Amino acid sequence: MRIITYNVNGIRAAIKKGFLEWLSTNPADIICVQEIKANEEDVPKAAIEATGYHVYSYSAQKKGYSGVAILCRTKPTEVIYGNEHSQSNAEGRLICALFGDLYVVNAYFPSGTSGEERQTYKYQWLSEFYAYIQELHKKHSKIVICGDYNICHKAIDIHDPVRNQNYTGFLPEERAWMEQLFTTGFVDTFREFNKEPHQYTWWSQLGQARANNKGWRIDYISVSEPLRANLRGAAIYPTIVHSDHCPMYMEMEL
DNA sequence: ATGGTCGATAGTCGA
Repeated sequence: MRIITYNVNGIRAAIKKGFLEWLSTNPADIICVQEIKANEEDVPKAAIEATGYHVYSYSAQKKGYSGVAILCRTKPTEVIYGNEHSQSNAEGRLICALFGDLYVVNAYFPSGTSGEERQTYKYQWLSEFYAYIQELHKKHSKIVICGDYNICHKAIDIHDPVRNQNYTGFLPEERAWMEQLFTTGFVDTFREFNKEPHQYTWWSQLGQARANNKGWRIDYISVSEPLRANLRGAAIYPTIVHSDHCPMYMEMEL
């Protein structure tokens, strides 16, 4: 089974750049998409379904903002919209789907680039999400967490760790959260297969960041420890350009 | 230290 995570930076904008043609090549069984930037009624579901994927989306209350979707070749057993234990589902950042005993989480973590208030929201969200995952772990052993985490884990995951050490997305507290995740039952699938530097999933749209590969690895597919032995591969697709992010995939045998 | 770019929207805001 192949799973992809992809922040499309506006699903309608991505479609104008060839997203549907790419979907038609059947890139994965399950594709977790973030930042659809579309209301429920503005998601081009029929066009996506025509490529062979079922579509389940969860939009923000604010029009054109945030939003996540799961695209899959076979129908899930169940779809879970948002976090039922949370008061903060307004931004459409979480959608999950069960495929038999496999629990797929699709999360769009908040960004902290718009100031202190959003950074505080990000920390609260991180705390709540971690509690959610721990709770989930009690009931499910096979969990996949796809998403735009908006955090680089280590210095190897960012083009300039020194200049960005006090910048949101690479703050010590955020990196500690990632370290906590990866030391309490979850595996960074990409690093199971690739230990090389300069491997990124997002580049600023300012300047020539992408052309110069001045990027950040902020998109991840994590799996619960019992799935580690099932992993067969994971990689980034840096040449796919429907968005300022690129997709990454994970392959496992079930 | 500053400005540079997008997407979605109709304000600029958020990334």
